[in-house]
Amino acid sequence: MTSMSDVARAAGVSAATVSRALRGEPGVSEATRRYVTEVAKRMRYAIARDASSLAGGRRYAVAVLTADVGRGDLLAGAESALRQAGYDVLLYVLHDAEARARFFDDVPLGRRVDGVLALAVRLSEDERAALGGVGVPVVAVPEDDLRESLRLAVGHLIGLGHRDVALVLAEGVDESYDEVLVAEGLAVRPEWTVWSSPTVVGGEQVVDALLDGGRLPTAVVSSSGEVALGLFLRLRRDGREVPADVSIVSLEGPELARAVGLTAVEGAWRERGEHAAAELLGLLRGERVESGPPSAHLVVRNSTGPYIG
Amino acid sequence: MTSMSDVARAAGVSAATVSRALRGEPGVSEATRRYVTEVAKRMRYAIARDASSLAGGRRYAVAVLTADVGRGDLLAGAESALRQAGYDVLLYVLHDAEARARFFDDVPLGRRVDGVLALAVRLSEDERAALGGVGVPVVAVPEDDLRESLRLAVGHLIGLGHRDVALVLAEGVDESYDEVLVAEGLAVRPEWTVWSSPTVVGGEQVVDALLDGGRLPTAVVSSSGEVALGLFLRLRRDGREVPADVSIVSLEGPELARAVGLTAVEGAWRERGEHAAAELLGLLRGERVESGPPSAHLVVRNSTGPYIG
DNA sequence: CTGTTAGCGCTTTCAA
DNA sequence: TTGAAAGCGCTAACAG
Repeated sequence: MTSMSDVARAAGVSAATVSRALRGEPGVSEATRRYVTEVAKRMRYAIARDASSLAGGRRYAVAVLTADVGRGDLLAGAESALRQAGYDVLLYVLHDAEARARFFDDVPLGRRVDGVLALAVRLSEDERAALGGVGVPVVAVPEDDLRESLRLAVGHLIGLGHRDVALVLAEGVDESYDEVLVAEGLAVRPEWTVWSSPTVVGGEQVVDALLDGGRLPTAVVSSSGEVALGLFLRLRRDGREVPADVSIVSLEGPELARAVGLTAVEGAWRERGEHAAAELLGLLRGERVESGPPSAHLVVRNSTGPYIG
Repeated sequence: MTSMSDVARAAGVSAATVSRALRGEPGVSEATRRYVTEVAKRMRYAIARDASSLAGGRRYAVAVLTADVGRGDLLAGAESALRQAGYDVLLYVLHDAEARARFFDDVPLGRRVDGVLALAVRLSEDERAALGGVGVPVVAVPEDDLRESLRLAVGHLIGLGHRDVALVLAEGVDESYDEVLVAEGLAVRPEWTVWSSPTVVGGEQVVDALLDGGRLPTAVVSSSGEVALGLFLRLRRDGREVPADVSIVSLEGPELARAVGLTAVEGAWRERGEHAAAELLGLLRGERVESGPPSAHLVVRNSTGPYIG
């Protein structure tokens, strides 16, 4: 393995000069820099990061924590931005309670990374503290804001003239979001706020319940993509047209929505990943990123249409 | 930051002893090991990996290459296995041609990792060579074997009594797979081997074409999950029952298939990730892993049923 | 079983 | 603008 002093010898300079030249540090003549760079390349020299980190104190590595590799775009966006800035990405998948416990038991990040990016992980107080104790900057991508997504969806529907909007929440969503409907100027009907298991079957059952309940809403917003699909299938099976009879908006499951052609709120996940990375990189250089994170947006497809009196 | 010699001083031993004790190296009395470990823990000592790698020559890190973070289970499986073995995971996402070119231009792995895992990346000859040039073991997870999946699907259908099986291949699949049908004892009809864009709409159009073509097959195998969904939707819309009139098997898109309840071939991706990691770890310790990689399996749901004469 | 002594390959003063 | 020298915090021989 050729080392920096090998390159130095070959170029007829000192190791210090090679170091400075290769890193773009000032204090090297352009001629020397060019020459050294060329020699290094010719010798296929690859720097030993360990030695570099040890001597320099900077590790040029960031730990990326994620509970859910399924959220691929987020991860890819962050990776891309970090890589471009010259940082290595250490991946930690915290997919279940056990992995999580193991990780936070002795946070193994000390002296290993310059910063931490927490993607799609809801951190407890203790965990947050543990990360803080590592002594490097931490940036977390906030959870998706259901309220914000709902606002987008409802705004769209109102624009299409809908007034009778049902809201299907996945089981586990513990709050009610009626206030959003109210804020947007809709009347709230208790029987049109329903909870469902986050599955296609769940969605189908919701339609059954809605049909039993008398008047059908003219639009339904679902917090789960699978439920939205269930709604869609069951409605069609029942002879209803989507969107002519009922419009559907999904707040999750972009792939499913895209595949089936459902209007959906999508999270700009790749961009959020990039933004979070930029924020962390800013912290590492002592700067601050001014822009806010990118927000979710509505993708209009074929499952929403104007209200037909 | 407390260093190893700090721990050594606090424990009243030499740094070498601390090093040995903490790594579980032989040559330390159990009493000493226990004591040192405890002191280290109390001082919240975290080893400086850089220094350790530099001195020891081993990096305890593996580069994981992937073209597609979407294949999350594969990645999660590999990460979990590597992490458990004490290795760090350096993630490289090669999602587009540009990222790929940048990566392979000067493979940045030299002296950074002990091994490379290529997941869901089809490597060209040049790329393979470039990786080989890094001088560390490389393990690649082979592409999914469409032929093998098809065999599973067709076997299942034949077991159910089907003889008239159509095959829908995604555009881009350049080979024909009629031989598999033949090998399983089915007659091949040219009009029942069709290509389709890998979308729901594509699947719907396939059904239209099939309906135009006269007799409908009693079962359809689709190489794409979205196409399978399109088939399903269009058939039902047309008044056909699935599986009573037509059975459907999907060879891809596990989430979609699970959501809709389609019988599908699934890839055991998490297990493949774990297996690949185990293989690499074996190489790193000079051992060989004897077992073959886990293979795809059939998940029977509600879209396949017996042939009804 | 334990300690001492050299480095590992860089970066960073400090001089020249 | 360049070089010499002194570590960074560990591990690995080699002694004891």
